[in-house]
Amino acid sequence: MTKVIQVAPPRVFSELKPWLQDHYQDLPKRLQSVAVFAMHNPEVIALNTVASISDQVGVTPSTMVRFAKSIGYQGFSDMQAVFQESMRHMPQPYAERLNAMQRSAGREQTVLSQFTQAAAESIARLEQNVGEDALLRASEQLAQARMVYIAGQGRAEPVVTYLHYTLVKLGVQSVILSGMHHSMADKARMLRTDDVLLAISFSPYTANTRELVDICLLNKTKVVALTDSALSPIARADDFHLEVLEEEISGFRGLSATMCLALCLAVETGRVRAELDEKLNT
Amino acid sequence: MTKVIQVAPPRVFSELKPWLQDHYQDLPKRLQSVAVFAMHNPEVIALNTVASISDQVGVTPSTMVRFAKSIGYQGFSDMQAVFQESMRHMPQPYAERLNAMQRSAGREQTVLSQFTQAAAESIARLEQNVGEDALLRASEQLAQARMVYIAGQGRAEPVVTYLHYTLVKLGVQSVILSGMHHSMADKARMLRTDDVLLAISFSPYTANTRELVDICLLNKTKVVALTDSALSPIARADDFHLEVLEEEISGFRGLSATMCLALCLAVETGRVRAELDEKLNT
DNA sequence: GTTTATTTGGAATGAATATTTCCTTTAGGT
DNA sequence: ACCTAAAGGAAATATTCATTCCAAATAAAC
Repeated sequence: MTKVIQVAPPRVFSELKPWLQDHYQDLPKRLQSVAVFAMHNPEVIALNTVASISDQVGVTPSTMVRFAKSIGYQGFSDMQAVFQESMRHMPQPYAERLNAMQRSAGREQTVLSQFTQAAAESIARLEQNVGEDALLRASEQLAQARMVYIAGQGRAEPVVTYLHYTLVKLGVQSVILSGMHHSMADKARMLRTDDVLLAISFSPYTANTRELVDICLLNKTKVVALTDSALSPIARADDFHLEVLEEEISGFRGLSATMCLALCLAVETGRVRAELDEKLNT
Repeated sequence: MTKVIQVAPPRVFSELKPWLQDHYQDLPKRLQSVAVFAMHNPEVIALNTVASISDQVGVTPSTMVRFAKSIGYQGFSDMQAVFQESMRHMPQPYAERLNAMQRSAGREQTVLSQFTQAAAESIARLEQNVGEDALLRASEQLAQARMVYIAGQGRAEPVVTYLHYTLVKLGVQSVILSGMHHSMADKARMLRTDDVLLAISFSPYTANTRELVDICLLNKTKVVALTDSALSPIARADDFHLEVLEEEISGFRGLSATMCLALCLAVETGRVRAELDEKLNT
């Protein structure tokens, strides 16, 4: 018989969380899978049936029941009730939200709510301002490249890292140019006409990145730019550029919308690249 | 036989609402009761059984089924699925936005809208799930540190870069540990008890970061963790950790919410640090 | 290497639940 | 007041679903 915890199980979701944290290590393998899934997708547990959930987790229905029992619940349904209860209160029925807003409206909003709001607005604007076609054209350029060189400094550097990471994972050859300790001239020599420079730069535009773009334009090397304004010095009429403007909160600009756009660009590039490879093989 | 509407019933909640408004007058008395109740308590419809709901409304179970069928659904369960779906995207303030998206995009969602939606949801969840106090406590730890060592690999690396960039700009001494080409033992030797390790790691958790955290816990060095689940091996009961979970779209997880949280953490740390410095000077 | 205890998957079971059917009630028209 | 048609309620039925049980697989102990 499976060991069953005798003490009363958590009746609210917020208590269940630390419980799993404590006992996670001692759980059997499959039960661990369930635990991770449950913490990541509580709403799926709340809404779906055992069969459908166990399918998504990749275990058998019995394992779901065992999981619930191992925590101390009478069965799966008993545990599900706790997840459901947590859902009822989660989306605070407006009243609470408005209260919070008003409370903070007069005085100061919490740091978190200020920045999340700014991020959400930036993302909303991103969706409106960036055309699907612009994204597609930029992706096509990158997909056709022999090699993608990525450049960017300062606040753009995390974006560079992320793009490189994602592109590589998608099978698109790319190198971080800003990481290399070469002179600008050396870097320029590396770039061939069938390569593409992916330049990321925000105001105040760093001289280095700007210079690289200029060199590429002279060499007739294609440039895809990710920047915060069409007026940016790295956005030229004849290249492919994407714009993303982050909302500013007391002098700080986030990167939420930028990261979102970066992911879109990478994924779309991967897709186009896969299409091209297929055509080549037939 | 009851009159049954032949056209396809609304598949999303936002379309169901106006439908009921239009047809409300033509509905039988009991069906009107159900309609009113359903619009006022959608989450009850989503979560409970026919018997329990009909009880709350004050009608018989059969009436619930009739109601669903009169709209055009196959049965109650079919209708319930629509109510459940509407709950998944609840994390409220952006619910309207999401609905609008569904309506305008209609059939085919663009890559961009898919990812912006995922990002917006992740950020909404972030705001609900992270407590202001947790953020403050983590910030205090970082602010009191002699030196902040930042570690993280893979998908976490952009976050590391960003945190380092922002903290330095805010006058908080910090170093990127993952960037150094030292052995784990050397890195461990660097950490003193008045330092703090800021560890960022997402599933699948990399062994390196995990190891570092373990060493720090042995050395009694404080650890602040930024991760995607309370079950993460780098989130221990005795340290200060922040959770952020990114919505997944066809296998890809973004970094929008994570970056937002990172900025909050950095800014808050800067603020606390400034307060501490002031006290020291008086 | 063999034995013992855990863990896991899959079919069988039984409870819970939605749905249908049939009958009663109500309301509108002549 | 009577007839007809729609609406509503209650119980029977059919389906879905959670749960249990047992055998196979796996890991642990000797």
